[in-house]
Amino acid sequence: MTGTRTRQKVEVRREEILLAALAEVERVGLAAVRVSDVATALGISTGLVFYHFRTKDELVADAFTYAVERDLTTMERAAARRGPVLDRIRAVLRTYGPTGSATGWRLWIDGWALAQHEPVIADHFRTLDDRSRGILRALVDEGLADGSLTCSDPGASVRRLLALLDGLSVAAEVHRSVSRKQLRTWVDGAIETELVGG
Amino acid sequence: MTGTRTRQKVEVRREEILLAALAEVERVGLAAVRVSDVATALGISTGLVFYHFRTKDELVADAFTYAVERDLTTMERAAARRGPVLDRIRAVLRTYGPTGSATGWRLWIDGWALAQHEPVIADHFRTLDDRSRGILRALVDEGLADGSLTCSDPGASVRRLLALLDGLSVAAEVHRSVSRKQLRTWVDGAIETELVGG
DNA sequence: ACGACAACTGACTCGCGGATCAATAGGACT
DNA sequence: AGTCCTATTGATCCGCGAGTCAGTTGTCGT
Repeated sequence: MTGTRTRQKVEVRREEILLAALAEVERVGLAAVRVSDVATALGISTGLVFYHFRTKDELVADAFTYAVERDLTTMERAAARRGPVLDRIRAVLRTYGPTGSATGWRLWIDGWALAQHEPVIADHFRTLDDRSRGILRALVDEGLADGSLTCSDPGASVRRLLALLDGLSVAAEVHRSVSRKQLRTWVDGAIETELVGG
Repeated sequence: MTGTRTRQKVEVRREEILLAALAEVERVGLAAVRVSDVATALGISTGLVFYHFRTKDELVADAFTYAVERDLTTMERAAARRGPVLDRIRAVLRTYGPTGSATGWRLWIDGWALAQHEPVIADHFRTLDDRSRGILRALVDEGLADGSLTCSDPGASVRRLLALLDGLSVAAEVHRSVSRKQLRTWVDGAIETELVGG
């Protein structure tokens, strides 16, 4: 985890810092991250962080952009795999949330809170929401075309599936009333009733 | 909104402050609330706030307890009304979230984030989750008994319904991809498929 | 009408963490 | 083997907001 002591060129350092910032947010939460934490996690000075990012808020915002983009590409890759649409839909929903990692939802949940008061962050979430809906929607349409799926209102189904996943993730992460395993079972079940049954 | 200038006895002031704190959290968000904000909102000194609450964290925690309890009683009242179970289930889910008010979800979403790092808050959410599930569960059991509902796994159905509601609320509040009206329609639809269909 | 206590004030302390900046060290290119 | 730019330091500034406290004022019982 301790970063390279050597001098790095801008592009590289920037990404290092972004990743460290994300890791730190996961660890202590958005509200509690300090610039000095990020710096010491990499073994660098706080000054250097401000050399790369004008302000702490900018760092956080950029870190979100980074996480959103990373997750979207993960989803897109899952969607582009070979195989029956239904399997790919399941795969996409399984990667949803930061890299599908168990702890990754911490970031999203913290982010929702922040988004309510920081329009910049809210925009990132809208992007994430729009594009992930787009990815799923394309898959559903494909399934409708090849006759493997049935669905009267694809747009609504996609929204409901994503919402269920969000809600179950909160139950798993915050309330701890649902296990990750149960979550998957239920999401798969919902996919079935939304896109296969009627 | 400006509070009574006069002297109040402990019990009264305490509640005033709690309410003001909740209002302030709604307005600016959990991360940004300042004790002085709460004080000035009531037209009192910051010192007085600390006279009633040892620390800011304690104030916030107590405010959460208050909000949770308030919402649970609202739900319980909705559950206790006369009429067919199905209607009462709909009513309960409609009051869910702070007093069912449109803006109330801000508090819960902020709270989820906080709960991830403050065990005290996490406990409150577990209480909220457990008890609201209990309320719904009792209604479902009643419906099963009188034959008006059909459901193979009531516990699971209740959890899924609550999760869907949480997720849709995030979509409405954060992503703004779902209207309140649509949210209700979809929740009602889910009630139908979970508890009536099969 | 006077204690006496409980509610309340407001000015103060203090530490924390974001931001700054002059000075320094690496390394690429000539 | 020096020049010049760029990444990096670390000491320092500064404001903000939590928490304190000595003193003030309302109110209730007697």
